[in-house]
Amino acid sequence: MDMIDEFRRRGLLADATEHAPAALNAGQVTGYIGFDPTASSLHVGSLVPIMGLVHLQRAGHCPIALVGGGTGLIGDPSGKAQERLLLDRARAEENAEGIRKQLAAFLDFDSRTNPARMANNLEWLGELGFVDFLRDIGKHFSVNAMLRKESVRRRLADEESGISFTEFSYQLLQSYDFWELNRRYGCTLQMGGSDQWGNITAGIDLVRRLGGPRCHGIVFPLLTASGGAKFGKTEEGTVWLDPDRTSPYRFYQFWLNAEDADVIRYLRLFTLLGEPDLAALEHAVAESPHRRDAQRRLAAEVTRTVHGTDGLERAERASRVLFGGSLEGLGAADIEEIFADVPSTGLARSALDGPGIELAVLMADAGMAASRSEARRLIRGGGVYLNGSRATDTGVRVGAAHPLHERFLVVRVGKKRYFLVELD
RNA sequence: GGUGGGGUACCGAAGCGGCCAAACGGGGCAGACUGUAAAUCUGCUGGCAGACGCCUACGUAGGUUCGAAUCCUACCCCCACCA
Repeated sequence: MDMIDEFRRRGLLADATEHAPAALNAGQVTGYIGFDPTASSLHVGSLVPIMGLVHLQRAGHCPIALVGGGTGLIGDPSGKAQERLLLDRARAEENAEGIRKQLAAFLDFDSRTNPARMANNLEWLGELGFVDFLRDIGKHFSVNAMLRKESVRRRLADEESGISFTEFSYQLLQSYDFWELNRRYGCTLQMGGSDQWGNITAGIDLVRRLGGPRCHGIVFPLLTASGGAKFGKTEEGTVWLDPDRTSPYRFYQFWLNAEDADVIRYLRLFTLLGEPDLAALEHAVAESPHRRDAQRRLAAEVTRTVHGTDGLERAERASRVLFGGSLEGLGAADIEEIFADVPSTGLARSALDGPGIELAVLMADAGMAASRSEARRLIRGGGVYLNGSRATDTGVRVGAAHPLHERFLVVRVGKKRYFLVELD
């Protein structure tokens, strides 16, 4: 199978070095992508490079996921307008460990022929002596060339933020990673987002200067939603792969809400569905868009990969109940399970005594609205539902008669945002 | 260093003594329509009360005035031109 063609067909290819296609067709190649451990979890924006490694492995090559435990200590200036905050060493290692686990859901580490591999550049960067580094690596870099890099130029032009020596050196370290991976594992390919092009080619040059083999680079396009919005952000913030940060239910909902204009493109990028399936789904979007078949498939595929069959089933079940039928007839156990992934708060039972508590106050206290005023605005606008029925005026109070099964209050804001209040 | 222009809510941008919690546009949220889509239309978009009202907010700190985003002084920052 021609991997470059596969990339191109799926919209994963922004650019590649001249000899990359030939090298990939000539035999097994080991390639890597670096993941930046600024946070302890990857988010959906990282899925493009992850899928890059998945396709690499499926084509019979060996993928390496490099977790930047060392470079995370430094910070890449690419695409950043300001000097980054530095991570301390313990945090960087902790984050690297979290990312390692998430990647394991996508890649096969036990293959006999072409297993995936994890690497952490802290292994070599941590040991690196400054003088040795300058002598062996630094001498191969021309400051003139480094200064010409777009990412560096932009920061130099901005008198305000400038660029520190530390960040300026980032491209040396990333290049050095490539060299180390080549030495240790015979890695001859680096992939990454298109903003990484400069760093990747610098690495290729370094390996060549140090007497290594010809290496190659492939970069992915930057991903946007069709509205021009940032991909992977919702009102709730970043969509993470970590179920403790973004529940499987919300993760599933994120994909289900993909626009018609984006959904086929996303299916191509984020799932392994083949052309016949894609064509059928594209047809479904055109013919009967209200069924959302493509969105459902997208959500199911990605959620299953990241959160497993269990996570997917819970998310689908919760979605059916929350957007399908009514809350009536649900047992206490059902409610508990369905809302397990939905934001929830506790409330003292005594708050409902006597006249009860004003709904707006409850909402603000539970974090459903930023303030009481905002909660009242939402109610006035008709956007708040208590146990499935619309709150009609701002004076609504919640009393002892409201709780379902004497334990639960279900508050909904807008069409999609649910909150569960459990009485203690 | 000099001269001129400017710093207004999430962003852009009006206002230039009271009618300013601040026009307008964007963004965001909610409603209607739909398909948990897009487009469109409507409403809302500082806080506490929600009846009046009170508090905080137009770079920072003072001042003038019954009253300041608006006038004065100092300071900080940005931009343009000159050196």
